[in-house]
Amino acid sequence: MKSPKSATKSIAAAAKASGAKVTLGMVAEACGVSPSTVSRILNGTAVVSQEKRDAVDRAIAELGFVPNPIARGLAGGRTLSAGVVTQAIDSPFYGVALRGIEEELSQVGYSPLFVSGHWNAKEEQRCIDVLRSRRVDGIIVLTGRLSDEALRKLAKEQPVVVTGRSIKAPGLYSLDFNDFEGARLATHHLLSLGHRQIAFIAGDPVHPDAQERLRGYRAALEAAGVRYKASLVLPGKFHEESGLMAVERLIDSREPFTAIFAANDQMAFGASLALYRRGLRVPEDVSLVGFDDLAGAAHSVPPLTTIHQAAHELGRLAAQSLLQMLAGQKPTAVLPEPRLIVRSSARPLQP
Amino acid sequence: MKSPKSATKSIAAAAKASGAKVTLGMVAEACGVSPSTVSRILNGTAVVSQEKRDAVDRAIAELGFVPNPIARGLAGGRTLSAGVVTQAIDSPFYGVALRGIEEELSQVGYSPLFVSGHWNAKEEQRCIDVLRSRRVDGIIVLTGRLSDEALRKLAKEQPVVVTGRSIKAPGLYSLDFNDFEGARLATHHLLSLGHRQIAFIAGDPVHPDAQERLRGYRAALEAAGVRYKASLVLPGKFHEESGLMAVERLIDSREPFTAIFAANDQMAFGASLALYRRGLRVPEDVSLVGFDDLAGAAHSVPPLTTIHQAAHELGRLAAQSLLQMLAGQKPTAVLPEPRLIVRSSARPLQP
DNA sequence: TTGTAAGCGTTATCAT
DNA sequence: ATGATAACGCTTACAA
Repeated sequence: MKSPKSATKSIAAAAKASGAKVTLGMVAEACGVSPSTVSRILNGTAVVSQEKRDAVDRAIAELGFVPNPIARGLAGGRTLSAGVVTQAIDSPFYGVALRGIEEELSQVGYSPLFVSGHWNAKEEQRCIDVLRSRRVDGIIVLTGRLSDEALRKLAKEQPVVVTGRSIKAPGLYSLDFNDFEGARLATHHLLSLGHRQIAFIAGDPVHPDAQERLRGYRAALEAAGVRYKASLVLPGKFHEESGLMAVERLIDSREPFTAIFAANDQMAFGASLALYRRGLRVPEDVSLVGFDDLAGAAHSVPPLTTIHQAAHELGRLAAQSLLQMLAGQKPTAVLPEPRLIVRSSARPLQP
Repeated sequence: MKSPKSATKSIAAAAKASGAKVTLGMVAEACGVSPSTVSRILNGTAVVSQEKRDAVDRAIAELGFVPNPIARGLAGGRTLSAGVVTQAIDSPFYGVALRGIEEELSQVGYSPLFVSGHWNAKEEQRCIDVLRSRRVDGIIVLTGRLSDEALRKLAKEQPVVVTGRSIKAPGLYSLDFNDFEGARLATHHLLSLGHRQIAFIAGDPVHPDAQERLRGYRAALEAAGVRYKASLVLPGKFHEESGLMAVERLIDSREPFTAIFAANDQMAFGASLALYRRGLRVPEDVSLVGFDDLAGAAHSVPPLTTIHQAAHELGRLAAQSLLQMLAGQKPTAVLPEPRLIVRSSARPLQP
């Protein structure tokens, strides 16, 4: 019982036996150095002699020491956690992005703190407050309703990455989708298949993406010399039920159509069901194109032709960008362009 | 500038102007009481005179003070956060449960900390370590692979709620699904519709739920006097693709069948697609029943008859139970029994 | 009922 | 290169 090693061992044994948490101080004591030294080794804050470094590393391993992020946070340093404002934790679209964020963050020891704003600026603000009070090192906002102004203000306190809009400010990085191009692509696909009477199920116009997608639809029509008809544009709310009702209204209106472009997959699913109920087959009677390429789109009946949005990539890039800002670098990531995924729900117009 | 109120106001103004965080100490100072008094009011730890209580409340409101959970946690008390071990943050089934947890927790000021174990005991253990290092007040484990033993050990440190199994231990509360009954219900439904050749797409047998659902299928068959045929049972992996492949194999095997019961909705969707590809219609040629009642089941084509699992309720109850344990009470919540949801994917066997 | 003071586990700022 | 020592913002004995 004379070597430092066995001393460490006995402390380890004691710690384990008592079930007590091992602290940085205990590690320091175990190898006869000051807490500061241990801290420096942990954080690489300063140069420490190889000798002590080894001793500390060993003690950490033997004691099973895990730094306490809570204390770290209090002491003014990092909390190693990033706040993520999403709209609903169970969103089929953003869920994939959350996974991407989690993957990227956990690789470097960061933990995401997810909070849901439910498409409501007030709730989002509350989310932000929760995150701030928890002292997150940075915040990712997935396409919220918060004003650009609020975001800019927030970015003065800590790094912020926001998706779904383009906005430049110090400490703020934005990752924008090209909704316009995606919608243009989808509409163009239907047009190239010979369709001319293409209904559009729009998203809630309070979402900028909904407006952009409508713009893309109109642009494609115009480019093809097809007249825009307001009666072919149905309001929707981005969920299945609204897609279903939109198609019911459309059919009831007796406005002729041969294809439908829904501003997202969920509404496309609803539209598909409405058509089925009315005895209309997809794609034999009506062609259908969605937007988002949700996980379920590939296995719906029929598999849905849609616009792929790189949600997983979005999450990864958002996290990477935040990490870069935290490291004092300037992020440069750009979202991949939307791609048309041709499956089986749209086909050439039969003469 | 003589009344206490205006003094408070000026401090508030200063705080806002400087953008500095308002601390409990500042609140105390602003109304001339000690920090402990403010703390006591905040936590209801002791009786405080109405007079001071009012003053402090006002100061809190005026200064916009928000307690710092980090410091709270360090100070030995609660962190007001609960760890949630899920399998994948974007799981269509558990996502709904996560939402339930979040709702319930946030109502009382708790924040969930979500970590994903990816159906892997080792990763789950790492998740647990992360949660412990973050000093969560309690942990919810959604149907993981962790051994009962590991859970019991964990429960000695802090309250634990686990779903998907039945296990009794101090500090541990379990919320179990009745998978057996659900599967029995589904199979019985098909049986009562006149089907006798009912294929079963099983889940991965390493999941206890998969085994239970197989048991339920067999029990229903037996009760109806229908002989169990191993060739009608196809292995699956709980995801769409495996359901699709199972049906392809089934059809190729030339084993006659008139109905399919899939051990979860995702496999049912895959099965549906396989049938579609082979020119078999649901429900005209083959009846199909799923399990889980995912969000998409109601809007699939045709809408899927399935067993409703109360995922959202599961989340809420798990959170409530944890909160009760945290409050020193004994939880009593029990999951609702599975229910058959009749939609359009199964119909009477045509003679 | 209220205040004082000692932590909680870490990092940061000085010295040395 | 290393070690005291003071924060960080709050809770909680212990006093009064």
